Amino acid sequence: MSELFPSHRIQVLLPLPLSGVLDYLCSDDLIVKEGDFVTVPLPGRQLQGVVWNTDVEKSNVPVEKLKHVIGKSDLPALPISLMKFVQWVAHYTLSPLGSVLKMALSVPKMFDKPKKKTLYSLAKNLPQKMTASRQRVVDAAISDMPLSIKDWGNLAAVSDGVIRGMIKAGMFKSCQVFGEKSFIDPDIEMQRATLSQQQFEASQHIINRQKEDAYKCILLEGITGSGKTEVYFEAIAQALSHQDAQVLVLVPEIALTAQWLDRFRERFGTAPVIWHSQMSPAQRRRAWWATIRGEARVIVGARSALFLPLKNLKLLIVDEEHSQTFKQDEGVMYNGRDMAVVRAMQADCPVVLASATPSLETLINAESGKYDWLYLGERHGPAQLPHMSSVDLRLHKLKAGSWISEPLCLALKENYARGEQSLLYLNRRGYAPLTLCRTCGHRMECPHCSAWLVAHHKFNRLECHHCGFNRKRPEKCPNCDDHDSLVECGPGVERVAEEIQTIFPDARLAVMSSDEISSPASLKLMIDAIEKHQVDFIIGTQIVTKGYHFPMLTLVGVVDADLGMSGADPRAAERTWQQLEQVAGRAGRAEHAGHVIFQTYQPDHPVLQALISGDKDQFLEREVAARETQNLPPFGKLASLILSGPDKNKVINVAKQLSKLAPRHNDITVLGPVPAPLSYLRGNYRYRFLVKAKLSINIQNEIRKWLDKIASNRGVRIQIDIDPYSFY
DNA sequence: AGCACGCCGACT
DNA sequence: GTCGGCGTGCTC
Repeated sequence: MSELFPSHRIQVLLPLPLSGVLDYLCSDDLIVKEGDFVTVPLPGRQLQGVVWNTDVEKSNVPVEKLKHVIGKSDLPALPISLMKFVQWVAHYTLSPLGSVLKMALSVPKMFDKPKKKTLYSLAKNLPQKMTASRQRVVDAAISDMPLSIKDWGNLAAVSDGVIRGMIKAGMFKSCQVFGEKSFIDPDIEMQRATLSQQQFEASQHIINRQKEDAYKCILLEGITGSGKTEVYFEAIAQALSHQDAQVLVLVPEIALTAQWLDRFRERFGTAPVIWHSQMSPAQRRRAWWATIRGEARVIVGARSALFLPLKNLKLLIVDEEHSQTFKQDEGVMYNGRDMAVVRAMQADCPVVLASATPSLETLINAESGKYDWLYLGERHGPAQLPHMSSVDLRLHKLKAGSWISEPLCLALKENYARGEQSLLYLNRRGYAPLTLCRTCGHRMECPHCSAWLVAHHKFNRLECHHCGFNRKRPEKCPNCDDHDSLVECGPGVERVAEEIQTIFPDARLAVMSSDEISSPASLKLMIDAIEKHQVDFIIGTQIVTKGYHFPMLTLVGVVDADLGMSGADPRAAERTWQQLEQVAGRAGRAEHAGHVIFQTYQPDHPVLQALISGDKDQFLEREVAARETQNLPPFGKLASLILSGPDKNKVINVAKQLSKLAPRHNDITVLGPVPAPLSYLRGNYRYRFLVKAKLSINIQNEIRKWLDKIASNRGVRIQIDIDPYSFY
């Protein structure tokens, strides 16, 4: 068929880990433009790809090799803005272009026709016998709009059976519809918030920037409860007043945003479109189609929502911008917060970075004037911040098997006696981080990683938190077979909960960790119980730092404030500070300030000093200075290279080769190779290089040139992480 | 990502 | 002799 017409050459990008496009012949009668979805042949199969280039000037691929495009999909074309973004991310992260496209097309059944559905509307004449329930259905009908059986049932508050019976009796007429239910547009007038003067000014600032139709990054800083959300809700409302405008809100963990969604619904009368990786294929499909058709007006999602086919992005919000969760540490390694800034830049719209504890990078950019800086609440002077103090564990020694010091215990008792809620924070899941044999000293370790197995009493298992390996808790030592010789060392939240229950036998506890909270529903249940004061003690991991406000909570005990401050990670101090500041922010209510107690072996550590004195500026200045002298981001560029493979010698060999060929340049420093902090992970040995460079250096090009120099390295994977966050 | 090609061990 | 294991390499 296609041979009847002359053809021209086009380039198609496929969602495969290929570094570039593939050339195909396109019959001249098939009109394709950039962004169109086409079906192309690949040996043994057919695949859907995106037309990347229709105007091919030069190409190395001889015509004889080219195959014909099979057909064009009637899907709307991928927006050019998304193609630009995909290109940019691939280049920046040194990832294959096709891999990045794959992230944008990770929508199962994307190309399927929407399922056919049968909808029903009331028949004009209703001769059949009526019952009370049937009358309710007739009365409930608002318009002629056809509805599904389920919707009729909900509308009239009757069971499906009633509707089915009425259909059988001929009281409905049916029609077949393609496609899924569309999303309801947010109503920008639904319930305008009453803003304080400060909030009003902040929202006006964003609105004015929004009206400029140009890129600008705005830091919106404000402590928990200062009303950041209300401020950007008004900016969203303003953006939505433009026809077809779309707004994207990135949140760290969509599963934990039930409270946020409630507020959105109150403000705009409907739920936003939601996007995250745990959605069902049908839900994803519906959200993706609504986005590419422009029907989705406000989308709230995890970092992967950046790759949605937005047509007309007018405002981007990154909530809790400091969150580590925005960094993807697998596959295409990108930082959602940074890429959001790029996306906004490409879309010529403002991006708002909101946080109570902004990341150092963002603060530096705000201070230098690169970003606008909005502040809610009192930055200087005493606000109603909780009172903070530390317990020096060198003076107040912990009893064996106990993790609550005397002073903290006393404070908990007083608080409990007053009938107020307390929170114990420990960022460690499970019961104990280490199980060892008293007789032979054997440690229970993961067979696939260089890590200890964490004891979980809840599941009666030992679990590796890095690869998920788990086994039953053994009764005797697997090494020396001695019975009753295994001891559990160190605390996890389960163990702290056990201790609290021993101290307060009648108290009601809630353990908040990802082991206890598996779904938004179970989270909501727990939060409701806490808000209704059916809980006296909350024992929680990092999950409690995610922006909840518990109005009855007046005391926070940080079980181990030193956790996470060791190691060579240059971001450790900043991260610990953010975490502890966020936890501390849970304490107290409007009427009287709460109390926070840090248990620590190093009360003089700058992080704790900053928290207790409330002088965070001095601490941040120190951190900024440290970054500057070390040429770390944002003063310099940083990348990490992780070599991994099951054969340790092969990995070391490749590392040695790379070491010899490392770029030699005054403005580039290559550190390593050293065993990566997790030197054995999921059955792979890991070695790491760190590349530090001055800002003037194109670090991507240097790394590409470097890696091109080495011969094929079978059995060894090289992962490149630009701007690494986690050093594990 | 798939799929073919290819080179070694255990089978009717 | 062949069937099939999955390691390696290519896809316009």
